[in-house]
Formats: sequence, C-alpha cells, structure tokens
Amino acid sequence: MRHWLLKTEPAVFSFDDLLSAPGRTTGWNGVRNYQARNFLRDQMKKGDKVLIYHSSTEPPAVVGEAVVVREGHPDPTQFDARDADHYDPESPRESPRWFQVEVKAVRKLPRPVSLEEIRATRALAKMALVQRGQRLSVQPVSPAEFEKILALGGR
DNA sequence: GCCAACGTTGGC
DNA sequence: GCCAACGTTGGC
Repeated sequence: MRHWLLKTEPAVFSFDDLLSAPGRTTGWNGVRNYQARNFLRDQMKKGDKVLIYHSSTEPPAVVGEAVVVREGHPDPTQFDARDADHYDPESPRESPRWFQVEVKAVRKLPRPVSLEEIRATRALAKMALVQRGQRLSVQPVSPAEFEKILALGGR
C-alpha cells in the first residue's frame, strides 16, 4: 500500500465538501498534468491512504485523511463540453487522456497541519510539498511522513 | 529538436 | 496582485 497527498483549492472543492458528498466519496477529477495523471492512472491502488491538502487558502494545510476506493479510470469531465474548466476537445474517446480515482473521506484532522508547520518539521523535509518549485497536485508520501502528519494533526 | 512565448500553479 | 518556477505550445 502506498500513501499520497492530493491538493485541492477549498474554494473549488474542500474536505468538508468531500465529507458531505454522497458516500463521502468523489471522483478526483480535473487533474490536467501528465505526471499527476500517471500517478492516478497507474500507481494509486484501492486502499491506498491519502492526505488532503488545501492550497491557495490561508493557511495552506493538510486538513484530512481519505482512502482510494476506486482505481484509475477516465475522468468524465474531459468529455463534458459544458464544463469549460475541464473539457478537453483533444482527448480521444477511445483512448482518454485524463484519469481520476475515487476517494472516500476517512476523517478530518482535529487540527490542520499547515505548510509552515510542515516546513518546520525535520522529519517532513523531504516531502515533495516543500521542495522548491514543486507544484504536482498528486504526490507520493512515505509511510513515515504520512504518520507524522497525522500525529501533528492530533489524530 | 530547439527555444521563446505563453499559461498555470500557488505561496507570499 | 506579484512573481518564481515549471509545463506546454508552436514557429522555425
């Protein structure tokens, strides 16, 4: 089993939105970066544990824990011409370009673990999240890093 | 295949 | 709102 971090902008889709979604589950759609796509399509497996991170908010922070409940499959939003933010007219139906997984909320952290706190924690210094210029919205996380974040979050 | 221009991400 | 860093596009 692997561990992951998924970024989302809470103004678009927050952890609370995930908690209130049917079955506390959603398709993690809208990823339009090939490296992140490859993780979604090839590497994320049912049962993998996921940290949910809020970006472009104050403070940016890991706010909750989720689990992969369905492995990579085509992201339906790429075919939806009404969804201007996600529609990709270049993506062939017979070999879709973009993939999603389904994730289910496990629990909200009692305390968010802020980016500042992550930067200040030696054991988390190697996380992709704090590497210069790193922008990937789907990132692998080591088991130790995953547990450390949960501990900092008061779980 | 190079690389300049442009677009996006996301912290600050 | 700024801008550094990075990815993508497209002319050549």
